[in-house]
Amino acid sequence: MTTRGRIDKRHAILNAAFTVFSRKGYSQSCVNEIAAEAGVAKPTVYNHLDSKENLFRHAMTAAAEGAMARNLAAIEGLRDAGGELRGALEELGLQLLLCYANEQSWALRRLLYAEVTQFPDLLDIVLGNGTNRLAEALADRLARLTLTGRLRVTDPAAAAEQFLALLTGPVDIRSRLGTRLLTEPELRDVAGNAVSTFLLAFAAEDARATAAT
Amino acid sequence: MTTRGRIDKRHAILNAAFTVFSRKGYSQSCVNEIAAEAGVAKPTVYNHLDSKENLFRHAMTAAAEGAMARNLAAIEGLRDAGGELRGALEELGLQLLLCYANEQSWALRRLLYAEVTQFPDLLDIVLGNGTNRLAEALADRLARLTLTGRLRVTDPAAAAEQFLALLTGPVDIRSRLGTRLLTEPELRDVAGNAVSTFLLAFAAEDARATAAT
DNA sequence: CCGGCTGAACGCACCCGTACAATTCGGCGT
DNA sequence: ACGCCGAATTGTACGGGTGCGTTCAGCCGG
Repeated sequence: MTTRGRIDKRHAILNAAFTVFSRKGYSQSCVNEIAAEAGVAKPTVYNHLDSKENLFRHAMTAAAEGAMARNLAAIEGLRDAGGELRGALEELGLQLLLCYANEQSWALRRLLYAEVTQFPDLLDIVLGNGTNRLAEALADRLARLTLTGRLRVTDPAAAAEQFLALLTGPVDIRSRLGTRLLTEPELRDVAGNAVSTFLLAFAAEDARATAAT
Repeated sequence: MTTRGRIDKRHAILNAAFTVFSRKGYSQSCVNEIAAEAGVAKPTVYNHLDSKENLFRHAMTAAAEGAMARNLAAIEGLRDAGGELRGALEELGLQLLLCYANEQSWALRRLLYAEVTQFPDLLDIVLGNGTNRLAEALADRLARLTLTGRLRVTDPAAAAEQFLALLTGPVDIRSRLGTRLLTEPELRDVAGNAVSTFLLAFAAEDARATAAT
């Protein structure tokens, strides 16, 4: 597959499909519009991807893999936690929120929520096969920080779950489910609040005096 | 359940509309099926509600108002916080999650996420006009608990935001966006975890020894 | 007798997936 | 560097299906 004989129109088609799907939803989007957005004729779309359903699935997987890669990279950035723990966590939170509050990520989650009943397999693709890959990766890092005495968490998985919840929950509301894009200072504020309460709960010794403004 | 006045048919139509919409999504649902589900002829539907769009809006508002009322009642139950603060917060968390993880609430949020770009006004209706009414009501109660010396929160709004995030975030993941219904013990576990870290961060004095399992 | 309800059908529009002939583009031998 | 071949692409049109919103005659209860 992937006929290399010609320019990779498949990529253009998948990108166009995702943008159109994110504008109008799955069933409201028509293949004609996707073809137009990709600058391609409709039969070409069916030449590369068999059906609208497959088109949707592949467009979602492509977008999901990109978003997951960026998120994992942000978490991996915590590996070399420099001197200051709070600063490192705040930076991690900001990076995660920059991925999370992205226009494309909002569209991805909206489409996932909308079609999760019709396409249940999308869950494994978007969240990362099995349970949530982000939480697992973050749990690994929190466990390391606990072993080195920087944190005091008894259940790394639960702590990771809650760290992510403290980040995404407030953003969901403040951003009005993605209809209002947040500025970087707003994201930094949310990340700071999240790290503050996370450290109040899980810091090893404590610098509890330095709460948020 | 047969005709007992016109007002009953309107309720039946709205209920049927919400169940069908939650099964198939907005654009995949056809008015015929809604009419059949309500035990009503299609012209009757258009006699009560002008268009499919209006039908969707009214069905969503009805479901949203019901869910919001139950949530606010749960928060109001915190007004007379008995002797034990942790027990009261855990009970509140469980009640909120019983509302949140309900099948109907999942359907409501899925439809909201799916159609928020096409029907932006649904946001004010579902979240409660203006900003989040739940967070505001909970912030009021947290402020009271701070004044009476049971908690130590500097920003009640942010604390309420985070308490709700600690509840709903883990449930979103564990429930796989509502495709897997959680049992009450599971919800109790999530609520216990949320209250534990919340108290670790915001308890006035502290009973920090009693963390989760 | 009257107003709401019913069942069925209709016009209109939309869209998926495919067929077909004409056309363009990339690769290759020389 | 050049020109040809075959494959990929294009535009258009069609068949099948579906659904919205409406119309209309008949029905039932008060």
